Amino acid sequence: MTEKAALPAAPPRTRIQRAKREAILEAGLDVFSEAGFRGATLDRIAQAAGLSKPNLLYYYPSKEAIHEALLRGLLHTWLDPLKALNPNGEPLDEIMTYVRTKLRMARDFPRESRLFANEILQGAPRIRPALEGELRDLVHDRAAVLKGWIAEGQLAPVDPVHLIFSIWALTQHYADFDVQVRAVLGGDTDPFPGAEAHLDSLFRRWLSPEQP
Amino acid sequence: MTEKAALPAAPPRTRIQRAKREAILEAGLDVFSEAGFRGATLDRIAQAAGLSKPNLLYYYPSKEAIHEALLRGLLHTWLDPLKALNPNGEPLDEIMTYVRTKLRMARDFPRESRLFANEILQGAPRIRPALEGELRDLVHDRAAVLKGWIAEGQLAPVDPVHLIFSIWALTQHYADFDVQVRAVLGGDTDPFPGAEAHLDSLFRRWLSPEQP
DNA sequence: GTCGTATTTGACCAATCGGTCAAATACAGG
DNA sequence: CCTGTATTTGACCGATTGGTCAAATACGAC
Repeated sequence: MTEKAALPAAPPRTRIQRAKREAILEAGLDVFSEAGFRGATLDRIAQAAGLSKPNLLYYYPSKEAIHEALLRGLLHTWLDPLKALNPNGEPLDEIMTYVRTKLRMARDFPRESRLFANEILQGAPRIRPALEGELRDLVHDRAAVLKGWIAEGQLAPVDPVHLIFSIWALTQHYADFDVQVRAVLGGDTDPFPGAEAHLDSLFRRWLSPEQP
Repeated sequence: MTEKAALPAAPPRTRIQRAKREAILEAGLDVFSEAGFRGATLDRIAQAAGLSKPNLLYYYPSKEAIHEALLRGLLHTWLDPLKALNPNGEPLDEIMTYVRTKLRMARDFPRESRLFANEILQGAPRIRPALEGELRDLVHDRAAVLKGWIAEGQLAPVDPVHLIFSIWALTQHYADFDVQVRAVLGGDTDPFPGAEAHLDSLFRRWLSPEQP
């Protein structure tokens, strides 16, 4: 004997569940990133996922649950490139790789970036703990690596934490403010080739250690 | 004989109208910047302004109208510092002044910054024309000035339009992502002194022309 | 005070929203 | 085919929301 409609908890069992859940997350990403949490409606998400509203709520118990699932998955994706920064690598190369990766994520996953930006803008009501925990710890860990490089004279002297903020700001700007960037450049210009060259030159000039 | 309740159109006549309208805009800024357009409710705005909802709608005919009035006023405030960039000034000083001004606006008017960010994030449905008109024109005009300075060797060679994007991104980040910045720095640290020193050093190193 | 206008409000409305429920339908294993 | 479970849906609900309206109240000029 089982309880009513016992929703599988952790890993979706049937392949139809996996498929529908994925479709819902995809649709949710579309709608949440475009309209924000309150601006998104279950009807729109359901329609985008090709489901009826009650059917959608059969897979996720609430609007909150969809949003939370998206954010949970997002944080890892977002932090991975910073984790990949290699303390034993060539300092400037490591940073340039990080910058390039983040810029490409802004280009290829703008919805994820905007979803994240929306959440932070509203005061991060749902992921504040993760920011003050995981994110904070990781940033300070990598900041220590940067500090070491600076001490060894392999990198120009900068505040490592603010350096990381700067990388985030400069790359995510091209996803979050895409409309503005394109409005200024003119509708038919792809901003990203220019942005990549620009940021490449910026960080190289800024961070190269002085020649003695 | 007058029509029903003829709302004064352009300049509010009585001083009570001026006061109430200002209170509404102030309250609207509070609520819209914190919750986004759809997340904001007339009831919350009315309460924050100390008015009843119908009374609020006596001064502004709709939620849209309040939002629009805020955005209209905002654009000028936002563009003024860029307008103030003086073609006859010392290049590096002019740019550093612009950066400092923008950073202080991020510190002193974070609600305005977030209101703007919200609008852009949602695809700028209400100010796209201004972006493609006024904003675009001003940016290209100032970019031409920067280009001149570069040609004269008074500034390191950079893409002037992307340079302006970079200034926006780096400064507004401290307003729009305030929660994240503070989470990483630790709750009781004021980010702005550090940010100012950081950006000062960044732009100075980056933009100083090479010594021949 | 009085009178015309500006201001304020309680009551109300239609639409939308997140979510429920019971009943219908698809489907898999025997 | 049968049976039990997983899936799907139309109808519905209470709460919230943006906005209306007619009536009440404050206010300024005379």
